[in-house]
Amino acid sequence: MASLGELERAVMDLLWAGHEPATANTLRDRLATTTEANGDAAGHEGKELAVTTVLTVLSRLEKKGLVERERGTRPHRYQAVSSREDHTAELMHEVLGSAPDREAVLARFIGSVTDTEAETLRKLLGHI
Amino acid sequence: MASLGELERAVMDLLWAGHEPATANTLRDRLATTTEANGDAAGHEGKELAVTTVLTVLSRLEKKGLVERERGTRPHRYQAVSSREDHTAELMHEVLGSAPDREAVLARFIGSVTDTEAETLRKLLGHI
DNA sequence: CGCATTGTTCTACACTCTGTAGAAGTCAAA
DNA sequence: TTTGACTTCTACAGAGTGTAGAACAATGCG
Repeated sequence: MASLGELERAVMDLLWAGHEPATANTLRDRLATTTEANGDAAGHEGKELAVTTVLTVLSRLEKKGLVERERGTRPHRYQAVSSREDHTAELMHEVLGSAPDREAVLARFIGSVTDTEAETLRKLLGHI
Repeated sequence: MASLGELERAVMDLLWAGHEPATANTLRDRLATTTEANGDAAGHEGKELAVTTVLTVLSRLEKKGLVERERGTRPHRYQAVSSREDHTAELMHEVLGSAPDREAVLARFIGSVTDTEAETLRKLLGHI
């Protein structure tokens, strides 16, 4: 279970960006300003959403296990369960695992990795 | 654009398994027998689907660019556009690219790779 | 050639997921 | 206790997916 909708993704991006836990209101404001002053580019929003909308999304993300909230404080504070990097790496593993011949997939994967990344990988594999 | 439904996935698996192009009827039969004699396990089907169902799914997969069909022959013959390995590797790249700090993701990724896989990677990176 | 058979496309519907938010309920401070 | 901030419930529309009947096309047989 993985895939996120556009807004869900945008919210996760915000949570991952500012590593502090954030309230629904904060997030709503940030959503409104994110990629502000972009003609349209790749960016998403620029629109004022209702707080309830953000809360709904946060609840769904919580249910998916991507977000957790501090219920103690009055405006609940939300934060990502794992870092973007961890999450992404985990996703990659999930994808990798979806094929029977993992080694073959890795071969193709490595085949189309940039030079820099190949270098990184070599380094990482070196001291294991 | 990536994610597949359960049935779509099952069909792709069949197309990837027997590398020959297959007809909708063949696929329907295979879907009925796939993981036959499984109490319920992880497997999917065991159910006789209508051929039209399979055709619909195939059309959708075609639209997604995952499948192509020979229109010449009377029972159209369908096949996967790219191998499971290529497809999966591409997906992995997509996921990797979804994070800003690819190197960091790779670090986490490598961190949780099996020994065998690490060995494979070393070999692959060696002769690049 | 006309018809039966086999195969393909169109249309449709139910269900889930996602975006979106109002209505209703809760809690704490003044 | 009333009010204002906050949360939860409920709802709905639109996309994607599973599922298939109805309608349309081609192809071989008599």
